[in-house]
Amino acid sequence: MAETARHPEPRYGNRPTMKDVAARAGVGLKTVSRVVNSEPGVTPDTERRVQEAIEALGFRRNDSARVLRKGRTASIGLVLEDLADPFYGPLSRAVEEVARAHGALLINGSSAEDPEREQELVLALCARRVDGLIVIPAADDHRYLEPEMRAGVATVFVDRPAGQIQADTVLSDSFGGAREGVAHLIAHGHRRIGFIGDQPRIHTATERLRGYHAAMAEAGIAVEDSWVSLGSTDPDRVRAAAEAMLSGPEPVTALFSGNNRVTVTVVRVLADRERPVALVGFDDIELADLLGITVISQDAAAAGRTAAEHLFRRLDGAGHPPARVELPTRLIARGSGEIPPA
Amino acid sequence: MAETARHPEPRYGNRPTMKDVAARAGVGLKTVSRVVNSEPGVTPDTERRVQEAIEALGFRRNDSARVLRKGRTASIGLVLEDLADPFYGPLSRAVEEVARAHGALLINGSSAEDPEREQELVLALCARRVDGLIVIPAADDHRYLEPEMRAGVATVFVDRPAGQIQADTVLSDSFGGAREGVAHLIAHGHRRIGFIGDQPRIHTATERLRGYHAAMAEAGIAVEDSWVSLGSTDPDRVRAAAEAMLSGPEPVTALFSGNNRVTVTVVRVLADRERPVALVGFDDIELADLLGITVISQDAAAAGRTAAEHLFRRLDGAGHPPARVELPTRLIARGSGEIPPA
DNA sequence: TTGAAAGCGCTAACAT
DNA sequence: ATGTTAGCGCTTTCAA
Repeated sequence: MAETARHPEPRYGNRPTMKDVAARAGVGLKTVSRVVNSEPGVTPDTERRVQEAIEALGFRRNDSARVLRKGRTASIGLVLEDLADPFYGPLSRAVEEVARAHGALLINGSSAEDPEREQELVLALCARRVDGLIVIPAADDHRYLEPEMRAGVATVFVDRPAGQIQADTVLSDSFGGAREGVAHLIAHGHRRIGFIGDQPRIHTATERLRGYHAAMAEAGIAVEDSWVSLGSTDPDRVRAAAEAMLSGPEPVTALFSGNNRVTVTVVRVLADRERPVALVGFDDIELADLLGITVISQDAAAAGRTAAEHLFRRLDGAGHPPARVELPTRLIARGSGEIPPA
Repeated sequence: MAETARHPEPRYGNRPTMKDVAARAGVGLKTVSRVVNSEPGVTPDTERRVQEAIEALGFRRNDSARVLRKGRTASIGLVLEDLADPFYGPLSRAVEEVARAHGALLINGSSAEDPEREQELVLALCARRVDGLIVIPAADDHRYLEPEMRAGVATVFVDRPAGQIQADTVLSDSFGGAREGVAHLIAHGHRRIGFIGDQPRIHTATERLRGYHAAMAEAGIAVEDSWVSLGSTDPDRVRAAAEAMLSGPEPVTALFSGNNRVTVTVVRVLADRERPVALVGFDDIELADLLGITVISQDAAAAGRTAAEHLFRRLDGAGHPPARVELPTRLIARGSGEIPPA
């Protein structure tokens, strides 16, 4: 039992290795490797014998060992905020499709919008030697990624830019989209327009706020402090913000909501009220058509696809300088944004 | 250049190894290993020197090599149908949280409801030696998994049962939920009730249909063939099915929809019609509260959490026999299910 | 066409 | 407290 003493816990539940297959088929180790990898130079008869041994033993190649020799894992990592968010599901799915087309697997992780957790996750993925990384950043300093990128981990940032480093980036036109949405409300006669957005440390939140200010400025409207609220997307926070703007002697007559989670809460608040209030939301939402919600739509799947394509282009080849892609948004008028001021 | 000739393509972009760190710090390899893994038996001074070398070199432990020795990858695989489906996002997220609590990463893959693709994905995950597997099956024969499970890959099936093998399974009470939903419609006076569900090869689809038939039988209602339609969840197909049931001399007065995707299309069809038709849908939907859609709700996050907990329990320990868990559903009345017959 | 030997980067076992 | 050696399962190289 010397063997057993050295390996008290059998690895992988004692899986057969190529060596075992070789012994059983009565061939050399390398011949098994050739068969498993469909390399040429094996007679049909030998191949058959090896195949039989593989099936009899239930052999499956250990990719960990393979990776160790080959250097590429054929896997990429995707770090986003929350897979349960309806915006990220389609994005992740699009990344997966591109990865699949390139023969790669996708390792997913959620940062929960926590910079530390993002870093922890990213570094764990690097330790697994993912070939590339797609990151929807929660952090605003990504210098921790520099050694990894130098070591060859292709990295693309999506939805928000990288902090303190140069890297490929795929963004939506948050500024332009918000400006268009707010201008739409202004065009329908509103002047007292509220903005409820995500936390100010999130790039898209401030960009959208900037778009709001731009549209207001272009219309010559002075924005009052009480019309703007940035913070967590927690329903209670959003509800309180909306109700504050809708109360008092001079309530807002329209709201612009900064993302899908804010929008759903705002819609619920407005549903409870009698006085009609106009609303345009950033991000489309399922069934928004039936509820008549006017939105600035961004294509999450396109963002994911674009990012993944950039990633594989970089993996496959040349070292062009970091590119920055900005995807357009689209205003979809469905009624809520066309309500006139009370 | 002999070295270069042997390694024409530098692995991992030439990352430093423990050996490099050891050389730079002037210590032995094992000492570096000790520091990296926070093992005891290193003087503070030595540790500092090693840490410095690690940072100077940008060293990151190669987990592929580690896995090869240790036998566990600290990763699990999740194979589902489509990450972009709002039902699976929360499920995946819940699995990830449990995995994270156990220090494991999650590798995600979508089968696109294709049995071959499911198998391909599952076996690729096994080749990477994931410690465990959570599968929402598209296939109905999982004997291909037997060698893997024997070799120690813990496997849990969710949402639908495994085919032809014994395995841990976490299901929702599709039969009971559908029966309750249909009984609810009957209690509100309906007798001509249509059922539109997913493809009949999907277990949940037939279970829900069975629930429909049970409720109808219990009420002594003879079901007409034209009231039942199973098939793809493609909007065109669902729309056609719904419109057929709502037309003719004796249209149905109520519909039961078999899952979230069917429901959204049915809701759109009903929105275009004048005559009110009652509706109960299986699965909850975002904003269903505002649209007043009565649903049979199942907790996707709970399903994911339960499955992952089973998985890790099995990984951590004893070999109890395969368990089958059935999670309850909950009827949420919001209006659409309480509309009386026309 | 086939196989033996070396070694990928790490950890376990065993010195010192 | 620290280092040396063997070997995880595979691919690469080179020889037969």
